[in-house]
Amino acid sequence: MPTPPAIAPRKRPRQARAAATVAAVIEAAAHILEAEGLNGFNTNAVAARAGVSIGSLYQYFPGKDAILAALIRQEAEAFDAALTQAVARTGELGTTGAVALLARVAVRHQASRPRLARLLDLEEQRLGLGREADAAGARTAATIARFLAERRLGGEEAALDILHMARGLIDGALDRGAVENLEQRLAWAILGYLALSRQAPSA
Amino acid sequence: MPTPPAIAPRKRPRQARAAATVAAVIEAAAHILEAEGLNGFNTNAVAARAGVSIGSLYQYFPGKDAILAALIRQEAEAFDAALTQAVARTGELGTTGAVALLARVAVRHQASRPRLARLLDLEEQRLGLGREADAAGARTAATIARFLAERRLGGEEAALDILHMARGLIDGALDRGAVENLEQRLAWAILGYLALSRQAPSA
DNA sequence: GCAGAATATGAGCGAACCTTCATATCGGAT
DNA sequence: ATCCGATATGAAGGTTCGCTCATATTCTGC
Repeated sequence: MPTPPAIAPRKRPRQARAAATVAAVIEAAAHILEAEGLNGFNTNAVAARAGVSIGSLYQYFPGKDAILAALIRQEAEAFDAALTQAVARTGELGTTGAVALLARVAVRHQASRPRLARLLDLEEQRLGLGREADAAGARTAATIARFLAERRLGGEEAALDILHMARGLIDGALDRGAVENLEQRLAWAILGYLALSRQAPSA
Repeated sequence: MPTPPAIAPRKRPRQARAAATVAAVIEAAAHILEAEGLNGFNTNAVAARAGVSIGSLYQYFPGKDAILAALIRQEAEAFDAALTQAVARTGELGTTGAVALLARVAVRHQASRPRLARLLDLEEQRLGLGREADAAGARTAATIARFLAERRLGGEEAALDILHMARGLIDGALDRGAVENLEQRLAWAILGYLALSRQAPSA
């Protein structure tokens, strides 16, 4: 029979189109935020750059903030993925080398789109999906915490402190163009913090 | 003669009023940014909260952004003043104690209005008064650099790195409510960075 | 082919909001 | 008391922008 039950390997142009639109909108949002900041970020501009009508945009996103939320999620997931992969590659390295590797990954990620990363940090807080709601962000912290725990370098609090410290250091350095040695400076900060916090396990 | 040359100790109600209005507007802007974020920050709301008409606001500020710029300037100056005073009090302290004192000052400042401090950081960048134009911000970096230089702990780059690192660490910690030990954690980060950067003076 | 469902379009509504300006009020010198 | 410049006021103009909805187009099963 030329027509089998017709269930499994169907083409799905509709859903594929939908996914492409969603991706285009998110990419457009990222581009605009990076190039123009929050000011130029309006739904009409995003739709235009994404090559879809404003109506279509609203078919896939309930509102402007949802676009931001999706972008934040995507960036957080990409960063976590990169970090997880890097942690896996630290197996045979000493602590210094391992931290240096992670520092490199963090710098690379933030440096690829510095303005965007900053804006998203701030907006994440504004959108209120700050606590708990942001699964990918929590996973990033967990990834670092796992790395620290394996080598008995610190706990969850150290992981979060390092994460925020790194963001501040990298963003600031990129702003002023002080990229030389940046990975090493970040490694100093991280290793220094860890060394002293272990020396004095506090109360 | 009951009427001396009448030059020196004149009351100046007009200028006093003007100064009071400017101060009220800036304070209103700070309050609104802290409480409502950038969304609630509009000229009408600022004028209303300051207790002046929108027209008067525009008599003293050429536009919305000028209010932000003034606020940024004021906050930067307050922080620099607090820091300078603290540095002066570190004279007889060891490095550890001195850094701890400065860490305390930084935490206190940022913690008093955490949301505001963050927003201003971002807006400062957006307004483009980022490089050079912000004298007070540069002075803060210089204050830290001077402290580091006196004790041969580091140079200008270290000062800026520490400044940004501290901002990130403090903001992140305040966001998640991890204030316990915060001053000490910040001190670890700073001392750790300095120790390692001195060990390896790099290229 | 065709019918109907899914999807795309974009003109335009409504609200928010920055800024201006014609008018009113006030402060101080005479 | 009176006048004049300095200052204060807030209604309204004009613009930007988020979002809706009536209409058009495309896709899929029959």
